[in-house]
Amino acid sequence: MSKSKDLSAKAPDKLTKKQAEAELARLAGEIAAHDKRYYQDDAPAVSDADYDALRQRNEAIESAFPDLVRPDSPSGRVGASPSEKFEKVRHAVPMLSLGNAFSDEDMADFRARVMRFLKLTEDDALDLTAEPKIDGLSASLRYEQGKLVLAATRGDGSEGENVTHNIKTIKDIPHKLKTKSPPKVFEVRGEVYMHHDDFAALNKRQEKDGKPVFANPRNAAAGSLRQLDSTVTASRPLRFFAYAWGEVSELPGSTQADVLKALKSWGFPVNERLRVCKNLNDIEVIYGELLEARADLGYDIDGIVYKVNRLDWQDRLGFVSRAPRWAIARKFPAEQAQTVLEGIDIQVGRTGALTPVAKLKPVTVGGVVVSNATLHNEDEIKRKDVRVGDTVVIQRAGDVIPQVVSVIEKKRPKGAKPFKFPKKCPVCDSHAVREVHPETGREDVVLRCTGGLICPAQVIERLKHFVSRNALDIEGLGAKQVELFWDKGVIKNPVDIFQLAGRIAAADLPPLVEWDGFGKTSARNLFAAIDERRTIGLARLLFGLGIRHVGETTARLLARTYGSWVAFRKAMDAAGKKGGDAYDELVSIDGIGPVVAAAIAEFFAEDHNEEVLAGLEAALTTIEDAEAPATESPVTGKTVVFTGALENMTRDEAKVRAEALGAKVSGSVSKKTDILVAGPGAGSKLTKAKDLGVEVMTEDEWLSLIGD
DNA sequence: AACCCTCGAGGTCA
DNA sequence: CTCGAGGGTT
Repeated sequence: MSKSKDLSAKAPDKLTKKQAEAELARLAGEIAAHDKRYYQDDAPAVSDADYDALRQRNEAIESAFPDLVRPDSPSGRVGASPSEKFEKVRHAVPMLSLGNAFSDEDMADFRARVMRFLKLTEDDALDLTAEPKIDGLSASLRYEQGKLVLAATRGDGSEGENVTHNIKTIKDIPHKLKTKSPPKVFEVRGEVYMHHDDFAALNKRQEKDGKPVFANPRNAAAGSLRQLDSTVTASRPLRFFAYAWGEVSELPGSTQADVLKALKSWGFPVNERLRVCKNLNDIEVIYGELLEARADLGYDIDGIVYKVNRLDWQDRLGFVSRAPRWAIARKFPAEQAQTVLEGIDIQVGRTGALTPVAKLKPVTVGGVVVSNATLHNEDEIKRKDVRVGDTVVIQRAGDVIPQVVSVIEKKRPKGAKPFKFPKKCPVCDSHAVREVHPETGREDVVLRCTGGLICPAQVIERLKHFVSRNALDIEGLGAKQVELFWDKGVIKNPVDIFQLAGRIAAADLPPLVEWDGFGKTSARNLFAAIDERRTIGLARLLFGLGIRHVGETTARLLARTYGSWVAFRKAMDAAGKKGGDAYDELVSIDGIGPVVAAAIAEFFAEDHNEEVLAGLEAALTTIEDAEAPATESPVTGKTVVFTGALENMTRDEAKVRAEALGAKVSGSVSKKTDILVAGPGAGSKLTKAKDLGVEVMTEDEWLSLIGD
């Protein structure tokens, strides 16, 4: 080692040929080892910068001694397997999440809700299937003509990652459906998980090999499935349970239970504890049974999933935002633990919100070590009377997020004083206030730093938000880099990001390579990523600005309403010139109320925001117009009112269907109404519609219009 | 009152 | 990625 150390200090062109040869051999070995640690063992041993330095040195020596380039030279592998990532796959049918129930009462509510929606009575048999909710990761497997052609992770529900190669290594999953007449298309959905015994054995092996052990089976399964090298996945003992489906050309049955039975016959493992519940009593009994059996199952479950068994009813029930109305997950009570609260930190968020975080003596709960937990706000601390030094009960809500449940007062040390929530921002020392709601006059629960632009914490958080994934999504510019650039005083607002490359080129700033954590490649990639975002979608930009109360959805709503950046700016400006602000215009948008409208109007009335916007307009090449709504139908954009009795569907169903087609459903007839769908017994609304000359149609006419 | 949305937190792996 | 609190909208 000492010999190579000498060499590594020597400039490439000062090396003798023999030394260069030795040095190249050493670098090849070392870089390959780092590659393996990083890509296969998920345990990088060096920083990216050090790694880059190794590669750079290798390249420098190679260029000085071109005839010595090794056949296994690391430079030949640049960008090959290491930088490859999983390809994104859009799910034909989104993979949704489930609503949660925590008690028998919640389950009764769920069942009642379903009955109300379907207009059922106790005489109608409402069967629910019940099965354990496996704690793993969901995947969607697409079979065409009975052959497995694509497998994807859930991702965000609409877009996942292509993990076909890895999925194919799982023995539970058939590559071909065991049936003579396979459907044209069938997407099987289920859970990839790891059995307790396999998990223990895997960790033993990891330990023996000197590799890090996994915290729990779920993480082990997730890590295994996301391996870039599928031979590694193959060596991991993954298993699978099928429980649902996505896009299908035909269904082998008319109930949930039937289809699962068919899946079993096709060669998939289906959980053996699947039951059908006829009534509330069955629902509660199976819960008790499963809770008792939980420890002996051999795999982790975090609850029970109940689904309406009849598929025609599932169709009628449809969805609320991202969850089906026909299914619910009954969660098991969370595991709890006790520990000592050693301190309370105050964090400052992008909107200035001061959030207290409990610093805990590390303790294991539900398989992971917890050392922090959010305390949400001042009131929460008061309500629970949490004091520094207290012994507290903590649990992982939904088995994920650590939270402080309660304080054990008996164990309180003498002299522990109630926590005094700071009245000033811990970062910039500005006053912290509770905002007052303009109409109700109620005070907000969160204290906010009033520092705004002078508060470094807020500015940095806003920058992080600007570059984050759902906003500008600048790759290579994450939280760490934002902080670095801020520390160096180089990036103070979004515009600075786009001027970075230009200023370095103009020698106004030192080249990135001279900075900590940047190598040649990472610098080049960063500039490329920034340039890529000089063309940006309107909704992303609006979201990225970080206007209070304007999240992804509202940003998209604004983008869709105005269509283009120019139109949007004009609306904000024109309204401003009249002496008022854009408020009136904004509140008239459906979905934007007084608070949100005020926040947006204020943002655009602010001079320093105007400055940044002008800078962005100059720096960006194109702000893309909002895309047209996804669905195009005869009723897109029309305002529809339903009145009287509907025969083929409930009012809620009708509303859901119409909205899915891009129509707006309203409760009362006005001159804005385009269509009134009138059933038997329609009264004043029908009269009013006729008066106003609104088009009136029957339920049947409506159904044929929307092509049902 | 139901539902939707923002906002912030923590953990793990790449 | 997931969750929960709490505010906003209808």
